[in-house]
Amino acid sequence: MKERFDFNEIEPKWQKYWAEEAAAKSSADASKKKFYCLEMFPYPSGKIHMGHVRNYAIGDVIARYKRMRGFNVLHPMGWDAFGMPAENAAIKNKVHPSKWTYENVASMKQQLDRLGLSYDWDREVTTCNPEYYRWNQWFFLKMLEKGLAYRKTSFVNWCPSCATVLANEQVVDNGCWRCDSVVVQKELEQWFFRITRYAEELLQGCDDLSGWPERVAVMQKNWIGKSEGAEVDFAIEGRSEKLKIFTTRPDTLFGVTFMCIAAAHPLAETLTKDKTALEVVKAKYGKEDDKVGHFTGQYAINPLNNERVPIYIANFVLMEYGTGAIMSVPAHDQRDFEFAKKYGLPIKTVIQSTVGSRQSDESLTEAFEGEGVLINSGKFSGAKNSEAKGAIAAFVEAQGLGKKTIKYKLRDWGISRQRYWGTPIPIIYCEKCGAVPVPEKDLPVILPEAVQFSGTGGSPLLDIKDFVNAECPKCKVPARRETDTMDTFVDSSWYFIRYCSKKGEEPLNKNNIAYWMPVDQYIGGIEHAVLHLLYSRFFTRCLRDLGIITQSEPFGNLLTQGMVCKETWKCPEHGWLFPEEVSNGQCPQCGNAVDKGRVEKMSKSKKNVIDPDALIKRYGADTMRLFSLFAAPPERDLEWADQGVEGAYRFLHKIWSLVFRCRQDILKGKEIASKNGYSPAVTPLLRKTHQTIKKVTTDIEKDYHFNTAIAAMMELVNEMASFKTEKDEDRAVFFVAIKNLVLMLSPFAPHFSEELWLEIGELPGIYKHAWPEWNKEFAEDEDVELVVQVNGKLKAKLLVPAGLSDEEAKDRALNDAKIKEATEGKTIKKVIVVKGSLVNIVVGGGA
RNA sequence: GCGAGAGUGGCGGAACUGGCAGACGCGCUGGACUUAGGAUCCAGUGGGGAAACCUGUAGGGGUUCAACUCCCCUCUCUCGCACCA
Repeated sequence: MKERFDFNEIEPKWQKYWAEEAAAKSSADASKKKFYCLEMFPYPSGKIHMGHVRNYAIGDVIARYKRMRGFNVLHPMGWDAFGMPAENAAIKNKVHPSKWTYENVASMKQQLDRLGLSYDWDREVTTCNPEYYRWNQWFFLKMLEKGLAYRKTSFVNWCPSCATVLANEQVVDNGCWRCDSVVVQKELEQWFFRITRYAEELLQGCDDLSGWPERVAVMQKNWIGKSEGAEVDFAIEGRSEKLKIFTTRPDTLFGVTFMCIAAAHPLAETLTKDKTALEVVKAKYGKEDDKVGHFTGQYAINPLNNERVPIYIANFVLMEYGTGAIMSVPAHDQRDFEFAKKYGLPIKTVIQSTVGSRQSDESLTEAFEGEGVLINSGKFSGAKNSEAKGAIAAFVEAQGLGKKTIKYKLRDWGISRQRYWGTPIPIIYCEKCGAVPVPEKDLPVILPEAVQFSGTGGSPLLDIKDFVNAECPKCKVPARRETDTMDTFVDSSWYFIRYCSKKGEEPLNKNNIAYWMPVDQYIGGIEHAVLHLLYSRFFTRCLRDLGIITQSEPFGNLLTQGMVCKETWKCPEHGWLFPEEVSNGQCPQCGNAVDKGRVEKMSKSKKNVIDPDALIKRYGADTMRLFSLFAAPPERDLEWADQGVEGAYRFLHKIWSLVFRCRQDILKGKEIASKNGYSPAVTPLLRKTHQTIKKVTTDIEKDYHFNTAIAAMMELVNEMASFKTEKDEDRAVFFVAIKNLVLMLSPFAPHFSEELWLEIGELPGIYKHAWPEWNKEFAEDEDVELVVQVNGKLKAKLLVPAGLSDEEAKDRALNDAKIKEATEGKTIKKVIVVKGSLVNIVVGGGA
């Protein structure tokens, strides 16, 4: 045994061993309880970053731990391999996206293996492989049959920089989620997935996601954005068309004093003569700072009370939501109130608060949006507004004036992308037959390899004659193939189902899927709270309705790990600086003082990234894994500290040198311990060992709090370091302690643990060993510290035998010299005893 | 504005169901070994005080024998939603 552990030697050695032993391979086996542990697969950018290391370290500890607990664990990994960076690289470096991607996959796979991650590579998925994306195409055809995929012309979000459309979910603050360019609206013919058909089910399902962080479920609910209300038709004076509005407040119908329609509303052009004014409103569309309107000169008739109300065109009314027209009730809607005040429109109160004083319409300073009783509302006056909502809506419906309606903010998912590097949409356009699906037998539609990248945007597929020119599957005349490809979120919406079957197995084998699904633990970043996670829930339901899977929810438990952050440095003039550039707090360019910026998510642009490769070279994989798990609980952001890594390394070394120094004692101890069935005398170290097993086990089981689990192991090591092995019995205890420590450490630092496992005389393959159990009796202390307080303040600590009765504890406390002193001359009013831990003596003033 | 989460030493973070605040690590201080230490090991480390002791979990109030923990108010930060009718 070497005096210092050499990770460069032992880590590759055990990686080779695990590969040979097929340590991470798994097979469906109905006789075993399964555990499906999954981390979000990466985009193969070429290099892993700290976020990956953290994500995958968390997943690997869970997978290894569950294996030791006897579960049949599925722990796969793959590549989200389609997407734009490959095309950008092609344009920039003249490399084919395919070559670029596969080379990146190869090098990243090496990096992951170097971390000792226990993946079953027999199930590896690479989404740009035709054997994978053919199923995207197959799902598309199935969804087409069910009316879940359809084509329509619409205004779409267009990113000028990426030269492609974006789904609503991919637009963040009016910018492209990937490159931040300002998104513009463009009219295009697109393919859509009808996710709205599942809106209600997806919403309801949010309440069953008990294993998810609540905020993710809330974000999805917000995104689906359900609101219940009614559509009501208002007549337009002197015209035959009706003005259809949507409202969630039918109870305020009697309070309507004007109407507003969106500038893009189809009636806007016909209702106003003043086109300039219309343009002004249009220009301010969606501007939140102020409300701008234009009176059309036309009036609508309130169907409930026949009142005549003016129609405005207003910038704050959105065409995308509801009907693009609203009824305005300034007394009970703050937005309408502000608009009414600005344009001097009447305000009519129809709900009176049951508390507080009456206010006249004129004296209102803001809209009353609370609960109350209806007034000025015809036969509904006197009713509670909460009840009138339903009653008026029902009345409107019965009178044929409108109908009860439910609206969702969720839009259908536009999947067409004008890009090359994606799944071809299996459609052929025929002059006669229209859009014709490619027959199933012709799948996959292969993405052609030989393409030229102009670099001017637009899909290079348009120039590939062999691809574009196709024959209509129906009528066999020459036709044109669809050149748009699918959004890459389609790829990631079902990859976890593909993992259930190995390479070479039938990809959608129902038995495999039934056995492994759902994912028991999914781990990934919060940034996918709506996008990927919502699409996956939608896809799982589609697959359920196709009879492929029985469950509706793909992910039983979700852990959203925090970001890896680091401090930043910034020069007021020259921007972000690398930490090593900042010497004695000055900017290397101008010499001015630099600001120590905030702790921010690691990113190249902020110059605060740490390269995992360099750290692995310096400290090894086990240290990296250990530190990233120790520095913070998984769901919280982690602040990277180089010195912290050093600490993790020292911890491992401390254990190593303990074994190195005490090896003979340990081996002797093993011999003795094996004679008595590994149950040596109950000494403080044995108690500590069992307490540690208990603590580590419960910390992992409860919320995966690895940081406290590691801290507990550190405590055990500290105790072992000062342990003296004098008798053989001590040696036996020491052996039991080190054995259990190494077992518990093995999911965290697997290479290190395998090596020490050998050194303490065990057989290779610690990963197969059962997780240790603790003995309840041993885990309890013989003596406990009894805290004695006087009036709630700590006065003394007594060492007493465990299981002391309350009466005895009280006696001992009162007889303690310090306590006698503190209570002298005072009246003891009350004594509170907390079993086995604390006595509080309540005393009054002097005697 | 609405919703969620958070605020604890010089730093990252502990603390079960109300019961010793600061586990564990980093950093720092002192010591040992050493030609040397950025290696390793040992000890100390919330603040104030020579000490007894006092004080301390964003701030203020309350409940309780006892509050980081429960209740009320205020402040700050992070995230999500936001003219969605």
